[in-house]
Amino acid sequence: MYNLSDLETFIAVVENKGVLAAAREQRLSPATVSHRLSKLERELATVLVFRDSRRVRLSPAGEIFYTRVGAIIEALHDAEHSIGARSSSVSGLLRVTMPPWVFSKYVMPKLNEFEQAYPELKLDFLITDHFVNVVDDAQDVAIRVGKLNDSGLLSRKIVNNSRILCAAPSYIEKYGMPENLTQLSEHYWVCLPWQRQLKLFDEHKKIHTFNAKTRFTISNSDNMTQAAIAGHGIAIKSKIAINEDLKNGILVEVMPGVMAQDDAPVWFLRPQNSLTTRKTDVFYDFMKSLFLSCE
Amino acid sequence: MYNLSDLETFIAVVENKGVLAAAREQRLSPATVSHRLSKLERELATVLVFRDSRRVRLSPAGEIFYTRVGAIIEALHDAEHSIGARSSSVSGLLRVTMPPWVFSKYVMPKLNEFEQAYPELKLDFLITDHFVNVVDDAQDVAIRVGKLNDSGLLSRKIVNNSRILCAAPSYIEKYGMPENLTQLSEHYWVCLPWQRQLKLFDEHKKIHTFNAKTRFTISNSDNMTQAAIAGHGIAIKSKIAINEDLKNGILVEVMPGVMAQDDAPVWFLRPQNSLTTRKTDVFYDFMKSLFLSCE
DNA sequence: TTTCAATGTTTAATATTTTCGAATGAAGCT
DNA sequence: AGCTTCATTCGAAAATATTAAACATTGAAA
Repeated sequence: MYNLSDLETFIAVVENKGVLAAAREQRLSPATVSHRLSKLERELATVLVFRDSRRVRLSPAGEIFYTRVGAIIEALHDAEHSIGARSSSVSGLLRVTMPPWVFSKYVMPKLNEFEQAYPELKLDFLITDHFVNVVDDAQDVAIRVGKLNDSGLLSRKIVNNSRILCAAPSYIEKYGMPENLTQLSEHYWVCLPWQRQLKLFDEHKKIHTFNAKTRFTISNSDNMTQAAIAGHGIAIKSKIAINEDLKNGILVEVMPGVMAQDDAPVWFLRPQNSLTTRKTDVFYDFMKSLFLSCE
Repeated sequence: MYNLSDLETFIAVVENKGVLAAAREQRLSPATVSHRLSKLERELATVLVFRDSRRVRLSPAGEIFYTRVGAIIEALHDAEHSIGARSSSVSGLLRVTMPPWVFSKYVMPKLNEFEQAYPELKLDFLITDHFVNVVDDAQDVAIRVGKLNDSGLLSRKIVNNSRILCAAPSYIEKYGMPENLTQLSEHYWVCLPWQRQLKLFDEHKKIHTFNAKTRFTISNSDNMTQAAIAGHGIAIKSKIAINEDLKNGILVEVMPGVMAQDDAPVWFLRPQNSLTTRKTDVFYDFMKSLFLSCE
């Protein structure tokens, strides 16, 4: 039967695109690599790599096997780590999706530190505000803000957060600071497309629903903040997305406490049935650390 | 570095609760098994099994490692199979959830054949009509009927199907066969709890919503069919769940074509990121074969 | 066309690992 | 204490892995 080392050698051959290069990487003689590879193929009774003396390329079966075995070896390292064995480094690819403001305001500034701590871990960011259908396609982690819909994912709360209304001082100066719902409903809004229906408390804490009056909607939360700062209207924002802008006076809060559904924690989501948890755990710790100051 | 065979021996020791028994199962000498085990522990620098001369028991680390490695070995066999290598049998555990009527009417009668074809595959059935939160907890496969909510699962359609209204002849005799919506709304219904709101076409194909008049609801589709057969009222049923009862005259269809949302195909769902697909593939083929005659 | 350089494979000797029977030890049962 | 049942250790033998060196193939340069 073939060995783990045979599998690892196969991976190395694929990733280094050659027997010689793989041998160098693994500190083995080319003969060994060649031997291991042919043993693997013999025992699987399947050709994994076509090789002529000049090039090496994967067979269709090899393609599939490479993907699978890569994940398996990774899962094994992960299992080793989970029992405290080996000081194996975190490596591989982690696919993460999150809203733009989380990325630009919290992740980006500290990304260097993360890269230095885990140099062998590659990150694929899918940055979008769209809430549905994001994790479907093989994402490892999703950062979500607000109420979770029940999605069969494991969720961990990263930080509490609430949504507030805000606007630029210049806008307020021009249109006045609203004092009640009637006035508020006359104002212009800067919204994400799916935020147009608003649920707000009146002075008796009764919930009113109305549609926001908009000149435009923007489907990216960062750009929408820019629009609010530029004075285009009142915006619904996560508190921790604009706390600095509030402090600097670039934005001011409008009618505090008026939002009916203002609870919008930041969540960390991942599929439950993954064989590898180390990468996601490490990334969770990183995300958690970014929001520590927001508690 | 340790080997695949070391891992497999470890698994065998755990599952046979002893070195000697494991050696017998693997057709090795006890000395070899002992060697392999200690090599594995040495290289992981972790104690996996506490052993005195009488018994063997897993350490906490061993417990974790056992679970992980089991899944990994299985994933590896699966990978081998996926490239057409080896004639490795399908083994392990498959957790399936499905509605009662699918199980009792379609799966049960053919279960023997499946067991004979894949004697090493254990099945865990979670039989329930409840639609939400079922796949959350480590289910491998879910059989669902009706519209799918977007859940991040891979879906394959097993068979087309529609929902119809039906009742027992004895019930119709007593209360009359309804001819229009007004009459229908006066009838008694036998429902699942979440079916009480009905959307029905009137004679102009306009959709009307009303709440079913019920004497009771039952949260199990099989028992609810029994209630309908016993003459307790009109029921909404999947056509393929009661086709035989219709043929035998135990149930009769009521106002064909009146249901507004009658499309209710049977779906096969599974998580996308599983490392093992062979088990689920095999089970999909089985499920598909059960409904062939319904096409 | 010939030659060279780069790459992969084979061969056969060498080194390492694995295996097993037998001996040893440890613990429960009578 | 004596017997039985397991697991481990030992040492020799068997199996497997590794390597250098020779060989083969091919693309490109001369």
